[in-house]
Amino acid sequence: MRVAIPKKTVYRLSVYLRCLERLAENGVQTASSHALAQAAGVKPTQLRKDLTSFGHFGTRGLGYNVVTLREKIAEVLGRTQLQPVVLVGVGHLGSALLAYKGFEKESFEIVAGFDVDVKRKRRKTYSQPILSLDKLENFVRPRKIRMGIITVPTSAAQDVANRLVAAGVNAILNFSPIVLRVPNNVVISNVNLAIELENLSYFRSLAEG
Amino acid sequence: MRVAIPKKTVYRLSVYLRCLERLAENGVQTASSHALAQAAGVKPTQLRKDLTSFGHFGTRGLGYNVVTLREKIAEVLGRTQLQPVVLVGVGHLGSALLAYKGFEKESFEIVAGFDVDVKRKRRKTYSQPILSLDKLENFVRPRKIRMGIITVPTSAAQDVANRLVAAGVNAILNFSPIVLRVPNNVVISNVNLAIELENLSYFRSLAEG
DNA sequence: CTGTGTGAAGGCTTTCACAGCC
DNA sequence: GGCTGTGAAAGCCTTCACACAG
Repeated sequence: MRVAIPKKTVYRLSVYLRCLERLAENGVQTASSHALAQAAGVKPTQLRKDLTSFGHFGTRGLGYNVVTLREKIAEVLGRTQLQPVVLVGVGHLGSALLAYKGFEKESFEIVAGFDVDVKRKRRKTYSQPILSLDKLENFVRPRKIRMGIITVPTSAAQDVANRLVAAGVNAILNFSPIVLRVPNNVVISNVNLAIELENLSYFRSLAEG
Repeated sequence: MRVAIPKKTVYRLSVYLRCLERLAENGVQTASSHALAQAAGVKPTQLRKDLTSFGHFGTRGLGYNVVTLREKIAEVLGRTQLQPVVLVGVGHLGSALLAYKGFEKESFEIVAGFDVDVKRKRRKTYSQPILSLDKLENFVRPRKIRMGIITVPTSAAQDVANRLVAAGVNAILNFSPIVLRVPNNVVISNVNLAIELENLSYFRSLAEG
């Protein structure tokens, strides 16, 4: 097992990775913690501290080698190989995620969409198959898929989570506005757009006075 | 100006609010910190601490009145009136958000979508108008709209943010994978799905060993 | 002289332990 | 007895100040 990296650091590593990728594309070879931190929207000391949680990669007086650092972070984050993901709930949001082209570049691939109603009217054909929810376990288990995205209505979310876990999934990105109950070894990340808006609204009016 | 409430507490208040709404719908009148915390996925002491940051609403030996607490939290979060929001970038994700019916129940309303290409092929008609990006400022300013959602490609995101700010928006929900630079009085919240997946994947494999 | 690496300090958040009220 | 409210403690994260390397 790897060295423990603080939760928030892991998140920022993902941000740094994207900044480094942009820099590399632009042919930049070296970046100081100051430059990189600016691009990532954090303080230089924080970036340095974050990086030292898994090694020493900078050259004093110079900075960091963009390509080397990018590779190292990618390795730490386990982004070395493409990860298959299934999506359950092919409504408005689910459709949008299925059609989103950006994930592959990011080393994730949504390999199939599941829905209770396969024939439901949808705007287009997808590159992925849309299958009946009944087929979830038979699809997921033999392929050893470990990640799932839930974009079903609230009332169905817990049932879908149970099925995903039963099929062997141990990481779930949940868009439904409910707290899912899952075993301890399953990781959940909740994305709740209404709450994000509500938070924004609160801090907005605070700033406005 | 209101009493300062810790950042993370504000987020959880939104979660509690949704739990209370569900309880109220089910006719539950009173809930203990233990019951409510369970529903919200936090510890009872944390919930109590969170609530005391803006008052005392519980009855010792009994718990909290569901309806009263719900109203109080809604008031603190400023959810008393419907807030108009504009969305820029009517692609896959933007379309899904425009069509999402859940926001109104949550006191937000996306009142219009903007895009550089108004005539772009889209699957359906929306209840909101889709307007040219040129018309953004003339739409936003007179209506005193303060919140915006950015769902444009990365290359256009900073420009769109600048336009929103110029038009008077001071809170932005950003889905593009880039750090936006805005004045201090503007609040930004970033939602980056690729990073969420990457994080999930990291903690998933940690747990798996 | 520039810019990284890092112990120590500071600040924020969570958890504990228990006092206080119904 | 049951459950809230809360100071104190613990834990976590960020920032500072500066040693140290190129």
